[in-house]
Amino acid sequence: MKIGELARRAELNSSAIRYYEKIGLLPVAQRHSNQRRYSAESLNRILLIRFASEMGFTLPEIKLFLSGMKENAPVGPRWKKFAQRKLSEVQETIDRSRRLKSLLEHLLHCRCASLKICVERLSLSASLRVLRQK
Amino acid sequence: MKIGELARRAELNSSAIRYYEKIGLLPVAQRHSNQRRYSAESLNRILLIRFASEMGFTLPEIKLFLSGMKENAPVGPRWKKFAQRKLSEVQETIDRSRRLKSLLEHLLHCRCASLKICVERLSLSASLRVLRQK
DNA sequence: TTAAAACTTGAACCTGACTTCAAGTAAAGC
DNA sequence: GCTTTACTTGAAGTCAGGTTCAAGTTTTAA
Repeated sequence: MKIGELARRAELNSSAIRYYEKIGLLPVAQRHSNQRRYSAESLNRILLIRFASEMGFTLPEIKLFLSGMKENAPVGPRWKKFAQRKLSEVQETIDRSRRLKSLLEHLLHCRCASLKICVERLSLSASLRVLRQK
Repeated sequence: MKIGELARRAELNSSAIRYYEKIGLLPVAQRHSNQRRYSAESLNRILLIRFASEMGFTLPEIKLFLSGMKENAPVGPRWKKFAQRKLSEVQETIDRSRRLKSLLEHLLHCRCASLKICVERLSLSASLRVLRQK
């Protein structure tokens, strides 16, 4: 298939596919009359990229991830380390989001006379303490 | 205090403070010989901004938030709506992160012969289904 | 008093992940 | 054969949230 169809099927822009090729995230595609042709394999790869990227991986990270996947060997230590690091990042995101959630819920449901008073009562120092629990 | 001290105390760069003033997130500071002077009040405001921004609010959002805080009235409906929207965004982040976490944990602990086989077994369609549960 | 440190400004630059543009080539439909 | 649509390229533009630079002014310390 040509780039347009691939783009439609992967639900992203052709320009993004060309960009991925340029930065080496996708292999340089075969050409027919200088137009890129793709296989179902390519679609899978792009879907995986899209998935990872929507999950918050950066493109260099995904490149690393994919490079760890080429081998027919068991999951390597390099990849494991990467996944571990990402895992703790994700955990941090979850924790911070939870703290923000309760803060917002409090601000929404408290009975302070004004938002300003409420925020002052919560006190910045407390908020910042929350913030620092990274 | 001058901008440098404020910056040190708020733990951000002076240039950021000037930037905040420029985009109207901070009021234009009083000058002595053309140098900005700040009060403890300013420090509080900046700490609040920093807190909100590290919590994932955009600067325009924070501007809105702060504008909702000026009044000595109870929390307005505009602000409530904003907080509600932010709350559901935060919930979404938590959910997505949790799904990513279990996916990563699986990839780390499964007994597949290779990462490639494992990912194929999980199957992209399943991953994408997970992804779409927005 | 003089040198260094801190401040001022506007303009340009940075990162990440693309998109848009201009100008040209290829393919598809009638 | 002609027109529209899809593709090609490199270069430049976009967004947020600042940072860095250059060139000048003020403040502070020795």
